[in-house]
Amino acid sequence: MADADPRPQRDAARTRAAILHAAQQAFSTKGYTDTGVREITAAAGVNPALVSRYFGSKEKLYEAALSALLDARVVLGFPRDQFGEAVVRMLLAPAPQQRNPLPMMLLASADPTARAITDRLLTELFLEPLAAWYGPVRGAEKAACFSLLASGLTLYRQVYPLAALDGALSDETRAWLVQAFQSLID
Amino acid sequence: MADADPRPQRDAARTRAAILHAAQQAFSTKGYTDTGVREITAAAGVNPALVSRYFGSKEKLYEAALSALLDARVVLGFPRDQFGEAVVRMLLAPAPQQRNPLPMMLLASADPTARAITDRLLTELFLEPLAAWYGPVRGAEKAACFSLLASGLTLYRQVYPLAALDGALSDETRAWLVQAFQSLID
DNA sequence: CGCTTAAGTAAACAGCGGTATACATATCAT
DNA sequence: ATGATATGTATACCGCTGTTTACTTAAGCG
Repeated sequence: MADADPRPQRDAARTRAAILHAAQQAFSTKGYTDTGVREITAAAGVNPALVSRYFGSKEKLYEAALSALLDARVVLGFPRDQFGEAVVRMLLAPAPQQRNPLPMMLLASADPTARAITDRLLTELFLEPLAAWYGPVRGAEKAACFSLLASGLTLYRQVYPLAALDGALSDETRAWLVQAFQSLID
Repeated sequence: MADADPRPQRDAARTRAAILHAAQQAFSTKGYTDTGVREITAAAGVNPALVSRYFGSKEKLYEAALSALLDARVVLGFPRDQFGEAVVRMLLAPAPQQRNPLPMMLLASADPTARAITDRLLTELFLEPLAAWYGPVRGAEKAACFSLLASGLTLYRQVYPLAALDGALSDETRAWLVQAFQSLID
């Protein structure tokens, strides 16, 4: 037998992280309203009451789960002359789905509370930095068009899988996507 | 005073239609799970029990509401050489929101039952006819890309309004959209 | 008119949701 | 070791949801 695990059985930080991770997974799959607190905590192997203890409420847990995932920096680092190619490669990568904030955002559009939170976080953490990156001329519109494309693609590949977009895309379709993203810059 | 309304106070067809209309409106705004039967029937001015009588269940009501809205023919009639322009004009029109099935579909992605219904109806009533219209070479992929663009645009204009896409778009952004749709054909 | 039937209502049921309370136990400094 | 405290659990509460049941009333035909 291996040595006993030296870590204590009770670890607040670890438990909190487990809940957060389970919440991201569940919210990304079933949305805000259709995900229950009992379901999240069962996946994390803990008691439902711990959501209130560590996050205050289901709503606050959602906010924490989404903001931990939203980060515009991945996109801002791409080279401008090959921006479309880089973005498409990222979006089409055999993605660790649980690390992609888009499904969560797309699925959370229904409930008013979740919608308000999502709207605020999307704007602050993603759209505004991206708009600044695009520059002063129509930067906000370009950022919105970027989100539009990325969300649509993610919607029909991860959230709502369409057979036609499953697996590897044809070269032509891939080129169409690259061109659409790139022409936002040129 | 005007003459009394000759229509009877009780009219099954009219009541059923009122429920259906209220359901389309509510589902398009708050999604499947977050819309209650009581809420729908209150908007229609009738008793909640009538949903069971006229549609069987909330789930069946959702199916009826969505399928009454889904119709690929509006797109199939557009001229191919000005397809992008026609589509964008349609999507950007000061739309009677309640007649657009897209918000309903986008918001219903969460609940498993609603998702299954939406998936089936979208494929049968829209994607397959559109794929046939595009033709045998990558028709299905093209139809999926069309949905991707249209859904993304609708998402950030009607479901999840972004300030940058509000109202009239700039000529450049509009041209970008037209080009994206048109290049699916050329 | 009278009376059968369709149309609509009111109320309750059973289940589930998020959350708060009261309780148990592992951890760690003293 | 031992007690104080952080950590985790069990359970109950209350409000809401879709649906069913029993009942009421309008419509329309003979």
